[in-house]
Amino acid sequence: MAQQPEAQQAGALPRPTLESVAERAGVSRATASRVVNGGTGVREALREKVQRAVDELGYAPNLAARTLVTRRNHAIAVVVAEPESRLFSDPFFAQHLRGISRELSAADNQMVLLLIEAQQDYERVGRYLAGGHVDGALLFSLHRSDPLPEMARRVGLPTVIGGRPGWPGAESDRELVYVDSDNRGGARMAVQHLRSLGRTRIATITGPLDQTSSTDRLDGYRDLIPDGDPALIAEGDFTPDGGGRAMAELLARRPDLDAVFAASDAMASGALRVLRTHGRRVPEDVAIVGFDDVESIAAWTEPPLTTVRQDIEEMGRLMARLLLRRLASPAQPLAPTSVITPTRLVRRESA
Amino acid sequence: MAQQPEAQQAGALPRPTLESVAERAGVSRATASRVVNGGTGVREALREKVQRAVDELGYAPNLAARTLVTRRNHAIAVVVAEPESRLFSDPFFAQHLRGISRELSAADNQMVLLLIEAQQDYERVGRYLAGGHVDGALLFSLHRSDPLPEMARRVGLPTVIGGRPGWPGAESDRELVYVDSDNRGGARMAVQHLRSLGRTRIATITGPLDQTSSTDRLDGYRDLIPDGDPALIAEGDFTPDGGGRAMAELLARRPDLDAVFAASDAMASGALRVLRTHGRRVPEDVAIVGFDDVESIAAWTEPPLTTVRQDIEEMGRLMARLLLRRLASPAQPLAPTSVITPTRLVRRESA
DNA sequence: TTGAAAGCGCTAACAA
DNA sequence: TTGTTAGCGCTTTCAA
Repeated sequence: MAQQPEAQQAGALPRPTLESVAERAGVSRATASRVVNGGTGVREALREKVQRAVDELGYAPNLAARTLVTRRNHAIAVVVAEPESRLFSDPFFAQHLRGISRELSAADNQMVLLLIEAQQDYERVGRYLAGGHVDGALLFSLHRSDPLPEMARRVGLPTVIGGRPGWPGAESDRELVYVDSDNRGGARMAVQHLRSLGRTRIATITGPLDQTSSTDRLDGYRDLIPDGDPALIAEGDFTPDGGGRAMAELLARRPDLDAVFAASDAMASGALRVLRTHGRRVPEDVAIVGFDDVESIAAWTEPPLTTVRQDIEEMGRLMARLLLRRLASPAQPLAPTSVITPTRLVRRESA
Repeated sequence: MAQQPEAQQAGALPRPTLESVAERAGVSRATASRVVNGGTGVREALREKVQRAVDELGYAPNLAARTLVTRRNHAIAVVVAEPESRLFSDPFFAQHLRGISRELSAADNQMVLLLIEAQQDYERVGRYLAGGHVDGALLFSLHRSDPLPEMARRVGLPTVIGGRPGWPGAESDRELVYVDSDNRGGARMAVQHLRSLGRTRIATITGPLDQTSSTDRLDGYRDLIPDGDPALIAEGDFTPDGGGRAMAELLARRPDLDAVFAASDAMASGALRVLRTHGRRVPEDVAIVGFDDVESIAAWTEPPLTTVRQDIEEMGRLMARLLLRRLASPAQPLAPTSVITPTRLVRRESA
């Protein structure tokens, strides 16, 4: 037999099947399958024959066929409902993905990315999650009453959520697994730090108040300033622009403020600019602390930001790990429970 | 050993199949299939019956089964070999993904994201591409002699590359489809603009010179300054830090420089900071032009950056569109050819 | 230890 | 217009 090495022609060369491997190795399909899948209980001689056939043919299993029988896709969905504003001004998103990617690919799982931009995308994503393409889902940036967790539950898809999904009551009965950082504790640290600097008129710029990461940080602020003047609180939207607008409001309402806790670095950068145009020196006149410690923002503002660090990549990794664990032991009574990761203060020059 | 189907939680019913839909509607599987797939040539009465059964059962096709017969995955791989430095300091990546996502989901295709971080990841990705999970691949940020295009070719996977893949010779025989922006023309615009401002000692900070986006931009610079002093050229790495370092070098070598063309906004932001610490006013003493027009950087530097805009999202969309077109007409003699998207100057305050 | 055979859920010829 | 039927490529009983 003339056994030519693969002549690689572009176009329709049919992929080798397990059948062809078996034939070449002179064994049955079942035996070939055993070898390909870790091969316990196959005589060494046959093992080698099959392995050689695999190599020579350049065989790779057809995973649709495999999925059809194993009911395992080795793929998980990552659904991002992040409003575009943040998605594109913050490396937040990329860092999460990296953490997830690392953890998943270590377990040979793939990541299917689903971006939600408009209302109609929910339907598309819902269909996809119901379609059985993926073994689980990682959900990000849920808004109040987001339908996604319920969709996933309905089709029995194991799910882990990024950030505490906090709409009140309604969903509290069912157990949602999530990973979040210690937003409240982090905010307390920030305010405590400003206090230790002797500041007494400490304002805060919050994120959008329909997200728990925003409200939790605000709660942390209030923990230390329980009877604060409401005029010292302004709502932003996690973007530099929004932070700048909020800062301008605060200055108008309380020109005597001497410190600001901004609930994200991006907002802090916008606030910084407004402070500058208003002639306030940072940190001499107004000290400012951010949140996130996104290097490419915090280290590059003028002056560099003191901020609350959260390990975003680690959060991504944790989410993936939780999900994989859940997949490994489906009907586990001790289901994986939610995780809160710590935050810490990173001092630079703004406070 | 009866193995329980995984990814199916306790209480969740087994997913309905086409068979069960057909039974409930009182038709054959084939008819049910026709209805589910757009259903031409089915009597209205039956159509409705089947549709009702689908709705009542909450039927969603099993796509592994469908893929097995149609040989179409409705999924494409997006491979990003971006060095982490850039991935996390630049919204570049997120914008590309958005463009791709939009185009793909409009055609009901999904996006499988593969991040390459280390050498060993190439093997994993290669296996994946060979595994037949996806119908095509979109490749980003290739480095010189990157093995990815060849891997994809070997398994006959239609591929579109982001950015001109420019290793010399070697690969020039085979036709690689790519989408790139007019880097050279954009650079020329930048330099031309600086000139029109009366600047005569124009320096440039390049990206890493093993990427064509960097060398093309440098070529554009040289087009207008053919006999320039080599001391006016410094290599950066697309990060703010690298830009700052390059700027410091330039100032040391040519303290008399009066303008800088930085090959990315991120580098320009670093350069700006170094100029400031050296007491140079921008644009009075030194005018500076960036590249990319990444809003969250360019609009937020001090002063805001004049820069060369490339429409990154549009590039993502184009890549996806080219790939889909290729999938639609496989052996097309008039294969889709590469595309160069235009750039344009956006004036702000730095030049 | 190995092989034969029965599906997994679906589409697409081909018949009726 | 509809149904029958033959696979797609694989894993996994069950028997040998």
